[in-house]
Amino acid sequence: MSYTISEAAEKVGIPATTIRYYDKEGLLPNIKRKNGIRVFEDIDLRLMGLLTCLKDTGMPIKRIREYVELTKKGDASLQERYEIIKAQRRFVMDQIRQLQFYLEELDFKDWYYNKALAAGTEKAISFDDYEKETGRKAPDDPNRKG
Amino acid sequence: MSYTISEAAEKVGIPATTIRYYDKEGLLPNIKRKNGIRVFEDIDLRLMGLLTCLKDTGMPIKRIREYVELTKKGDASLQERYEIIKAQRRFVMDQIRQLQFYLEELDFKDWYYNKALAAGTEKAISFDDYEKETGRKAPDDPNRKG
DNA sequence: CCTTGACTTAAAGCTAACTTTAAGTATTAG
DNA sequence: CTAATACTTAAAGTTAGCTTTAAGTCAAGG
Repeated sequence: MSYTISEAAEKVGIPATTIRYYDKEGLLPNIKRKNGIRVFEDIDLRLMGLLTCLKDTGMPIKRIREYVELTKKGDASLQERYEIIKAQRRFVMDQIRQLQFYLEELDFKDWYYNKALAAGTEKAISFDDYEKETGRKAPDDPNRKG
Repeated sequence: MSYTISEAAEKVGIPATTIRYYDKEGLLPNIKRKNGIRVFEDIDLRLMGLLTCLKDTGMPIKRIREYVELTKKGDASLQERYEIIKAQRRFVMDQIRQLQFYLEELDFKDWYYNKALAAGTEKAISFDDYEKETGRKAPDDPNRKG
């Protein structure tokens, strides 16, 4: 299947203007043209899926371009591309861990406001109760160690 | 305990310049001054911990300021603050889910490059093998449904 | 007393990742 | 044939979140 830029935009969920920008930035190698107009194939859409993955997990466009450039070199760049993917994979795992940590902080705040709303006031909410009730340490407990 | 801005910066892991910027943006209400110089207390550091949580989970500074403003209103704003926290909590859970989805895409790529390096070439790697070997769908499998 | 270093401010500058604008070309429907 | 629509380009503009700069104040140590 072939697609115009607006069809591709619809499919991958990226505005056409942004796709042109990515193309200009060298993120979309070898997009075909017909009368100067871009023609997208399924393989291009699949690559854009990977670009979205890398971009949304925090890889800068510069680095994505490096990855795309390596891809053009074929099998000679397999190891280098593998290293990039492995690094990004570790990076994403770290992000998930970090978000889970922040989620605990928000869990505490959720508990806190629940308690405060029940009491009608946030004065005299005991941080110790959080541990007693949930078995978890209050993340911003003034008495927390470390 | 009291701290200078550079001690506070060290403690919370935010540059002093950025702390001044946050203060200017209204994210740090009622920081004490002594001869015009900011004096940080433990309670301020704890608030900065929450700010870091909100900021790093994607809340814009504008919105953080709204939250901080509400805090100043005391118990009258408990419900509103609770809504903000609940929304951010859901937002973080969505982010984690999204990252786990992207991680699967990277898991596939990891498998792919492993296989390609073993074979010496990425020509003729079967996407079907990924499902056979791991029981998972290849995220950018050209034959994938949906 | 004088220098050093930490602090102060307002304002300008920076970077990434778009987004918009302006001007033009090509295809299609009536 | 004409008008609408979809596309093209280069370049300027936007936004968030800092970061740097310039000019100055203040307290402590030698």
